Amino acid sequence: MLVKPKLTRKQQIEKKATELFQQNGYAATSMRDLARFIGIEAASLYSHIKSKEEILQSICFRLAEEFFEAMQSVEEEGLKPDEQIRRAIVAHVQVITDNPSASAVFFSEWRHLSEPFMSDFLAMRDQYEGRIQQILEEGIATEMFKPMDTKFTVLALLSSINWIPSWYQPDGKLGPEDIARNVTNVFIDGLKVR
Amino acid sequence: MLVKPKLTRKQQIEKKATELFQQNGYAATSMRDLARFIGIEAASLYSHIKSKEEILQSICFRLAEEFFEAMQSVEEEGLKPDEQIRRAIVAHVQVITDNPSASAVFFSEWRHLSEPFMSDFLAMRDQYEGRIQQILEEGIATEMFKPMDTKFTVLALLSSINWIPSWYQPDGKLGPEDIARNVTNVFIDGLKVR
DNA sequence: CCTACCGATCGGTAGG
DNA sequence: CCTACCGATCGGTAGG
Repeated sequence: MLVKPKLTRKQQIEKKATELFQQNGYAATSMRDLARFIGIEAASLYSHIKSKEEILQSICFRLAEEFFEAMQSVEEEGLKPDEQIRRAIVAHVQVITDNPSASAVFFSEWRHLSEPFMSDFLAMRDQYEGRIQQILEEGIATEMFKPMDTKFTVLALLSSINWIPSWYQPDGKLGPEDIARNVTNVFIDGLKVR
Repeated sequence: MLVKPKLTRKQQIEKKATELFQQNGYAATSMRDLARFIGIEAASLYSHIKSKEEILQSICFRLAEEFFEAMQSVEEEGLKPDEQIRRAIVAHVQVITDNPSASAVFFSEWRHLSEPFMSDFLAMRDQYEGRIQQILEEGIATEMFKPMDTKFTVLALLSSINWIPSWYQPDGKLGPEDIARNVTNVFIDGLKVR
């Protein structure tokens, strides 16, 4: 038996907004659409949230936090580069499959953030990519990975993974572990010194 | 000396619309924005185009055609799977780097197409992915590639490449050939039997 | 290609 | 949480 989750109105609103933002995009989702799905009037939404953009901000920064926490705990394991990148991929995939709609919004709707939120967001993203790049560079320095354009590889790796929400089905035959294994299979085996 | 391209008004409109759709998204780009950049009144746009969506359709289906033509000429070379996938990647990257803005729109704004255009678009995309998957499967059958989830690998491969327009700079240090070589380096070396 | 304009819809507020 | 409403803006048309 599934436990029926008791969401506050605010949580209901954010959850449904996340789904609508994913499906139609932020700009093409109206507050009236959202209100209709919740079952209240559009004006009533504003008893729970300050603005449409505030919802987008919540989604983007909550996800950013989750990605950083996952990365943090991987780094604390003190693994060698090859195992560390593997664990980082698993952790990253896990965050996405745990939050498929929010991830999709995170990856493609951040450009609708106003300043200074957009700059903050991009700075966090750069920092995150830098930490992955760091792992690759340590791998090269210790001759576990072959020389490569690490910046490029990080982008290729992340874009592969970040595309997942566009096709991931929680009930599909590929679970989070299968996906992470597929990703590492394709990428790591191509990176390691032979 | 660069030859000054003489664009018709319609071409000017489509070009500027492509840039705006990429930057702000289709839904968040207004015809008044577009007109201002062209230097005419919004109403005057409609002497050259039928509707806002018609522009999006032009972009999406023109790109689809280019991808298919590129794929077609690769297939006609009659290469073995390993060399064929390499050539397919180069050709695909070339289409993207030749049309970075249009590609970005192609990859992320197609969901704003109305029916039946969206269904047509998705059918073409599925067919294209199927042809790449076919190459991978031939590679496995001939034992050039190791066994893998080919559907997944196609998605990972294409999403890596399709992310390119979001960071590609025509004047940057990475040219189309460098990008294609990087992609094949990462992917093919991970796919081949050793 | 412009002026003038249409009905529809947008995010959001006032006041209860 | 609702009714009533705001000013702004949307894609697009009529007529010249």
